[in-house]
Amino acid sequence: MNLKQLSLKLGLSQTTVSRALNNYPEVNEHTRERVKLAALKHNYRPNTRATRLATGRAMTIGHILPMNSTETFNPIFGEFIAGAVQAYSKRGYELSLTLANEDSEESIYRELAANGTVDGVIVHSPRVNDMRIPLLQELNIPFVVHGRDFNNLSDYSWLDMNNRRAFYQATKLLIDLGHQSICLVNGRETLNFAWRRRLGYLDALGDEKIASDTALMHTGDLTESNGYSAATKALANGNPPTAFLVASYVVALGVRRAIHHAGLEMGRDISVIIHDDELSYFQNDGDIPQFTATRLSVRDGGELAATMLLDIIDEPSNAPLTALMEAPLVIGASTGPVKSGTA
Amino acid sequence: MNLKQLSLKLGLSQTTVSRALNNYPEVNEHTRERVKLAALKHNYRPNTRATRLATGRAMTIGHILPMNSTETFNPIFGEFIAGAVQAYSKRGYELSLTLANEDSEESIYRELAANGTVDGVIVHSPRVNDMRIPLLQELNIPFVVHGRDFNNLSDYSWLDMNNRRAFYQATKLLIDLGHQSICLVNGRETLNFAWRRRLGYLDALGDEKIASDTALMHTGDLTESNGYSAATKALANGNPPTAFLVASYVVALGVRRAIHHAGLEMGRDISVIIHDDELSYFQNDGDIPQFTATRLSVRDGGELAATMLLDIIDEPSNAPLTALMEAPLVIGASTGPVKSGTA
DNA sequence: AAATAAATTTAAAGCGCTTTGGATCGCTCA
DNA sequence: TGAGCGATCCAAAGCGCTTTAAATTTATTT
Repeated sequence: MNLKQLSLKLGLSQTTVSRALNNYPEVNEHTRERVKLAALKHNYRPNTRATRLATGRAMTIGHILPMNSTETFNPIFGEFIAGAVQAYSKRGYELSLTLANEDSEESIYRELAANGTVDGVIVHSPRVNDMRIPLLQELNIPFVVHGRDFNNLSDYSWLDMNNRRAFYQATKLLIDLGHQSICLVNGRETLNFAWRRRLGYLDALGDEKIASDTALMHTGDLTESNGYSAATKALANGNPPTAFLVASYVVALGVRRAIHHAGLEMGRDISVIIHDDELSYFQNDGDIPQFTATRLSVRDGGELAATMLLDIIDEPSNAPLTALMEAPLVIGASTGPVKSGTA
Repeated sequence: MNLKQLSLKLGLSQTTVSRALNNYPEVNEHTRERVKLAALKHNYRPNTRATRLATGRAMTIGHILPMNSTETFNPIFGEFIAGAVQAYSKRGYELSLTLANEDSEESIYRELAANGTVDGVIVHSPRVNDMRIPLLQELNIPFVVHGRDFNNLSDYSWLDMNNRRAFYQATKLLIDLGHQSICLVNGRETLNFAWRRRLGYLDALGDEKIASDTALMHTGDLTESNGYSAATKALANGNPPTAFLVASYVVALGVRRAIHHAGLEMGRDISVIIHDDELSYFQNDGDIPQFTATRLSVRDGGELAATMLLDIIDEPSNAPLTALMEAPLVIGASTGPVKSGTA
């Protein structure tokens, strides 16, 4: 059943039927009801492809996940997307997913711009000096960055957490607990979020006049095995750290494994603070969370970023839109005073 | 630049230009080259929305993730999708992602069928007596199930692993190592895969005349905390199990946590076998994998299932297509003979 | 009751492609 | 020399909607 058939059946023009269904004001309320009833009865659904051509809108948002050789599908992407898709479906949009390695990236965006498959995109994992931001500006595609590029001073829309402050506060807590040798197990610092986190860490050390030590700063993909090898290496040192500050839950699992391997007990012999994105299958809550953590739901972040993007698409003058979220520090079982013997 | 403008610039008809670009035979090779060059030069990209309306194909595959109240975004979905999207992009398709709770599910599929936004769908996590399979058959939408519904005897396309055999073999190994009390930490048994895994487990126990014990069979969502609480409960028993058979890496992390909590050492005091989907951020390989595991890449599964679906869409007479994959049992550090003191 | 304004409906023109059904043109062959 | 035939190319219809511009009907005003 298409519009033509439906309007024929109703003895009305396609115009009126279309308007009735789309709630245009210039149609008699009585007629509108009649049309809506008939549409329901005959299970009429406007053909999406036709609507999209006629309106010139794709009703689709693109998520292009950057895939380098090492990393494939980060669980954080998954959770962010799950949040975003919720916002989209509420407003009749779809989510189109693409993977891109750095080589293909530019051409993918140019293609998107030219063929009009999406009305906007989310930029994931902005790198330092990320070319995607100027590119999207040039192509004039609405976009929201999940994170920021601090080297880009232009106006663009983003949603980010205050990475620097979160890691500042976490480091501060560890220092307050007496820790002087704190190992940072960070993400790749070509990514802005990781770079900012290190700044926060260094800020806190600086405030307390603790010298930083490059041997205590690890960087790598957000995998369990990276956490394991970084922590193993750190603990093998003659003068091992008494605390770890870890980029994510997944990485912390590897750190914890290394700690156990070394015969140590987390929270007693050694302290750990993580950043917790609140992945749904890794709940770090309850009476006493396993991990002391700076905590912020990346799922909520996805939903909000998506909403921002749709708001921009609906009303371009809304841009740029920005949102900075704070990640509160929540005390769990993984931290304690240095060298203490408390259970 | 659209087709009309390009053809005007070339002094050719839209027909010829379209045919030249789409490699139709009835166009002179010389003309074709001229057209392709001009298209390149003017950066012409056919408007996707128009192409889709004209051809009647959406060039999009739908993935509708079932979301119940407890579970949100399973990491296995993410990895499967990452595999699938690779197959799609190779063949010019897009992936459209939707979430659906069980209530909205039917209407979502009916909507998809009527408005033609997708050319086919992947069915994730088939339940026992899953209504989606007959529904999609009725709606005549091409689909491939990731898994099977053993209660559905009709012909449909699926890609599955041999869950029963994998868990049979894993259980068998544990029994051979002397374990008699093996705790199964399973997924929800309303899902076929979990149900089949229990059958495999029971088969092996039965073969060895070991009585099964419902107290040793846990079931729940694939989360870390479920693994933790199931294992904690099992270990608190007066006569605790000497081995665990665990549905996934994520769940096993919780099991491992509980084991450590109980002051035990995995692989020495207690054995663990997992099913390993080879999530990219949880590598369970190396010289000696952490976990003994039945192993199968869900990412590869996604790529294959997607390819199967596209093959069906291209040539409907190909259906039904099926693929059964075996998950080899790979020995890691988490298993050992029962009650032994070997390091 | 005529004139004017407001409410409602419609015909037809797109949106930018693909594809059907002819044209056109040079060549071959009887 | 002219019918017949590939090889090329093109005009126009169509995909199923939205939207513009105009027509028609109904209500309001004087």
